[in-house]
Amino acid sequence: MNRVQRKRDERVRRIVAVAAEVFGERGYEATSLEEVAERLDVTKGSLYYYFAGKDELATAAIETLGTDWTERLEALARTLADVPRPERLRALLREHIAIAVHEYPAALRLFLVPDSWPTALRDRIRELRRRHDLVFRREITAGVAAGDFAVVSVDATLQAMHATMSQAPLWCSHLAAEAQERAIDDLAAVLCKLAGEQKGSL
Amino acid sequence: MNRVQRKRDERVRRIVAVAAEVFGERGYEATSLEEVAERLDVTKGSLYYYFAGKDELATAAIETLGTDWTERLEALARTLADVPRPERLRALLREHIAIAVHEYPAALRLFLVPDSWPTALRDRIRELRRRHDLVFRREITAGVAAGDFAVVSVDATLQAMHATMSQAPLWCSHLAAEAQERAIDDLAAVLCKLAGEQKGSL
DNA sequence: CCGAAGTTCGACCTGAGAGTCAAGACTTGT
DNA sequence: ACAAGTCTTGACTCTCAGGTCGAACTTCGG
Repeated sequence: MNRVQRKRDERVRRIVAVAAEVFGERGYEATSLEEVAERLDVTKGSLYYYFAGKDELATAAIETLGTDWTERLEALARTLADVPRPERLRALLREHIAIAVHEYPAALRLFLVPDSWPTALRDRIRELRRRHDLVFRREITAGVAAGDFAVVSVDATLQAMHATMSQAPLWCSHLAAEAQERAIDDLAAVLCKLAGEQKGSL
Repeated sequence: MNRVQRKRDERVRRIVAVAAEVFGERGYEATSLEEVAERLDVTKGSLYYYFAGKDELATAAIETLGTDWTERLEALARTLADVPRPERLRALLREHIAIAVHEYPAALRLFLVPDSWPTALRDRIRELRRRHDLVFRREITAGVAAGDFAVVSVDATLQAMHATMSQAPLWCSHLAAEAQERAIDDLAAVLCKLAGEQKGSL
């Protein structure tokens, strides 16, 4: 029975992964369960054995992708724990953008749910994002406290970083593999300036 | 007969404006012509008198909103022509974000079309965006040439600015009017650092 | 005031896709 | 091997929204 449970979990995981992919490519409305089923080599009917309906599947996709990504980011921050301050942020940004581009290219469209969606889901997404941003927020506030960074507004800085990173896959998708890596480096370097000390303008 | 033409143009303009609004709120797929018609106080049928179908209406909405916005931006750049260099970019960014937030809150969703859309439309959108970005590109390259700015990569800088500005309405929509204005100022100040001279990191 | 052109209406058709379900196929423990 | 539980299927219904169309209504030039 544990064996059974395992298999079921595995199955659910696969379904959710594929669903996240399709929802991200097509958007919620344009995604048909038929297509999700097709990519899984099953029929639409059996999806209903695991999920009550389209909404629940989409919710699960958002939830899973959101927490997985955040956990990876937190692990990454731990890995980079002993890199010195100015480089640390840069490395964190770079790796994060790379992950976004290579592994979660569908995230932007998946999380950009219409205003008409249930409030509960929208709140959940905001919560996921807050936790996600926390890694960078900590990094910046610590840097500011130590005098290594200087920002006009932590929130606005975070917002700019987040917006840029979430749109990176869109920008990079048309580039060849090499150019893509350079673009990722460039973006990280550029975003790093957001935290750096300002010089010149007001 | 000119009178007739005028009236027709006016009508088309209204339809497109409302359509852009709805498409931006709901996304392409979730938008029903019924709803567009309802907001215009007409019935679905009469929309077909002006547009061949949903696609054509969406295309017109994208086209109109894209060119209108770009023209406003270009006019704005002309207005700010004699502001000195470091402030000029900042003012341009600020005004542009303000316009985005207050007048084109639907732009992000409207322009973020799925991969499955016709290539012609996707190409057109990319072209609109290029022209749109040109204002900022000129500003930055001129500043770099004059030694006022220093950037790692013009493209990446532009991308970061564009991404942040296009997501600004989403971020600001939950804020009260005053907080919104402050957020816009903060974002402009933050983005301005992207062009400024770097200090410290590699 | 009339006829023609321009415009709107609303009933209708159609296809796509969400969701249901009874029957059968496969797995697993004994 | 067999029975109980687990999963998959494919045919079915139903709703919703895109699109069509002829009739009716409005506007305009003469």
